[in-house]
Amino acid sequence: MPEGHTLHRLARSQRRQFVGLPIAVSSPQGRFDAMLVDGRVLDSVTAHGKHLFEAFGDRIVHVHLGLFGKYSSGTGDPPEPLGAVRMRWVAESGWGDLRGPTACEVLSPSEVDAIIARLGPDPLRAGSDGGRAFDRIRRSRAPLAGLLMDQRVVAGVGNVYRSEVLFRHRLDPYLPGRALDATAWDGIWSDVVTLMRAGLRSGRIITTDPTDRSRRTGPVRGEDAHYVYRRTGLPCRIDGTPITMQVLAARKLYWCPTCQAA
DNA sequence: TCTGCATGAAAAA
DNA sequence: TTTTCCTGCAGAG
Repeated sequence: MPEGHTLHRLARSQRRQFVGLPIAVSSPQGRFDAMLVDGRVLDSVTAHGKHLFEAFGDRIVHVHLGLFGKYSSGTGDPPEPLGAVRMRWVAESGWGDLRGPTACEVLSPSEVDAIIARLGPDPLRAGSDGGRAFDRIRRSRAPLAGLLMDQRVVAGVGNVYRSEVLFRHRLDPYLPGRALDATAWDGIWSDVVTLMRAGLRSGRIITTDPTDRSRRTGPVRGEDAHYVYRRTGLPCRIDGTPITMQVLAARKLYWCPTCQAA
């Protein structure tokens, strides 16, 4: 489930529950060297794109959920660790379990800086400069759909947001970055900011506007939440054309071939 | 029980 | 461009 909004949500949740407290850190699965931070006080938790940084003094746990990583937490006593729990936190405020991350490692401040330095602007961080992303896009021949997923260009956008944003702006996913004009980019960037903030609030990726969904009251159903993502062969919500899917940069890309024609 | 699949990214080639 | 790693779940048999 992890695109940038998931990590910012996780950071907020961990801040509220654990910052300022000593944490008993362990690795029931044994694949994380928990001794390096066990018993230390958690100073801060921050998210940059899809990366999470949990600072215990000058030892910083770097977490990247990858495709499968998940975090669960609760109050009271922690449950018996079922399955592969890479990192477990227990404090007086409750517990938190991390499973299946691509990265879970202790870094120094300079190593953290190096990771942040290679990321593009994060739409969920205050003061992020979308223009920095456009500087890269306008110099690239690569397809827009690939650039949006590239964390050096924009930090935090993943496979759902990229397809959905391209649809919302009726852009051909294969349009070369250099063919995009600045005005179009400004629209995309502000839309990404809006959508990801909504994702941060709700914990879900909902990109459809109410008028484009079937008229229903109540919560957005799963099948209504997206325009194109995972809708291969289903009719486009705007013009009814079957949605197309093609693998681009090792990930499935979805689009409407008529709404998003070149 | 087995298979395939998933909102990711790095290393190898 | 392909391979590899991370884990859990749904659906098929």
